[in-house]
Amino acid sequence: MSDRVKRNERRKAERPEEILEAARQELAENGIAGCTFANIAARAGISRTTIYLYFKTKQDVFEAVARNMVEQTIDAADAVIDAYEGPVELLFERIVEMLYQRLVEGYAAVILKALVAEGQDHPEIVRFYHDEILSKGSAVFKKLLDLGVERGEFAPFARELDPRILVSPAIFAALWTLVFQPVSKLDVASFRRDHIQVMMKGLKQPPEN
Amino acid sequence: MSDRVKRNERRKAERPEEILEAARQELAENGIAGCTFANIAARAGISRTTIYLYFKTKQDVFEAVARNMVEQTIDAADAVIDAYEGPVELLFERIVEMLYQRLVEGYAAVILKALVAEGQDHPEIVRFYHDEILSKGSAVFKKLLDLGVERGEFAPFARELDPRILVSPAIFAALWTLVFQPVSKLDVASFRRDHIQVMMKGLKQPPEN
DNA sequence: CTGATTAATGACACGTATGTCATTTATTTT
DNA sequence: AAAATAAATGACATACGTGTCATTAATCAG
Repeated sequence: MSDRVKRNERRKAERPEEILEAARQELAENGIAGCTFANIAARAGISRTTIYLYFKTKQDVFEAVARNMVEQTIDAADAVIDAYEGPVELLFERIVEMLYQRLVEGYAAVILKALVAEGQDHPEIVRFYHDEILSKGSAVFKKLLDLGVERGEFAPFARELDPRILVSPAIFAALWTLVFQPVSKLDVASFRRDHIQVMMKGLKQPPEN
Repeated sequence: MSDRVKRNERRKAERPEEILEAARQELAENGIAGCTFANIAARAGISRTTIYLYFKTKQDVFEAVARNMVEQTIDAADAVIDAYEGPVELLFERIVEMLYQRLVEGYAAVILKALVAEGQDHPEIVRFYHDEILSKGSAVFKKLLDLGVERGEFAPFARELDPRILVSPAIFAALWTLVFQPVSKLDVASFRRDHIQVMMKGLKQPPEN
């Protein structure tokens, strides 16, 4: 055991990140109930009270985890949108696939779960999520719809559509996986194909004749 | 105060139902965290320990609440399906509207929330819900899809479609309302119209020419 | 090498929830 | 009306989670 970590080691700079990473893992594996300071500390290899040196309260930790995890996703989506130049249909497909990757296969759904479960007790986090994340997400899909209509790929009514309709199945898939994974697995790839197929058929401009 | 309830009154027969009703209200108003035996008892007007005379554990109460709330919904849906004889499109519309009523405007979503939040800790409830409720719900929509294809109203690919796609937006709306109600209200009626419109357009057999 | 700084810790105080059990008391039986 | 039954209760034991604070000990400055 020559490479064991020194006990009581001082690492002021690295600690916050380590704590957040531990919190995220704990959240993913043991859920919100298991996400206690004691568990986080144990996972991070520090003592429970050390966390208080870097975060005032448990809510601070949650908020930091949420912020951290989400900013990556938004940035990634924006990058794809801005770079893309092909037909809107394919862009839609790519964005939806990204959504599934992050949400269903990655662990972003954990935040979703936390919001549903404990949102009532943390109105500030709920507001943060709504204003910073979801509004931007909706805007992305709204832009997608407008673009599709402008180019004649989508039927005109798509302009008036609530863009959240488009992402609903992905949210559903993420939650289903979280909750019913042990009972019955969801074939994500197949589900995603169905999702895209129905939505695209529902949006497309019917061929003229 | 001549109509005040007698203290320590004995009502063996009525107690379980009263307890469940109190638990459901507490769940709806204060969330899972607030749904403690103390709160349930206070709301039901009995002492906390009385609950233990009728339910062994907290999980028993949860399961009973879930069972109770769901059986009504399934029965109602089945009744509508069996009675209906018109075009599938309208039947689909009616069923979706029922779903929104129960899930978004009623308090059935509370169970959804509980599943997402605490499912990890209650695998029996998760299994019960999957087997008894969701599978039946899926079957209903599957039947709807098959019927639509048989009658030529829906395109053939609808047979292969995962029926859960169709209900996803309703689930989304229910959760959105639960979580983001205070921050930004969802116009349920409008959202539901969009839901139905896109899905129907996505399913319909394109007119022949 | 010695003392100062402060990251890290363990002990403590507090609050809250669950579940058990002896006791109280409303209701029923005789 | 008195005794028996059992519904309802309050006190108790236990467990766990948060947050504070004095103490310990790793690191740095002189």
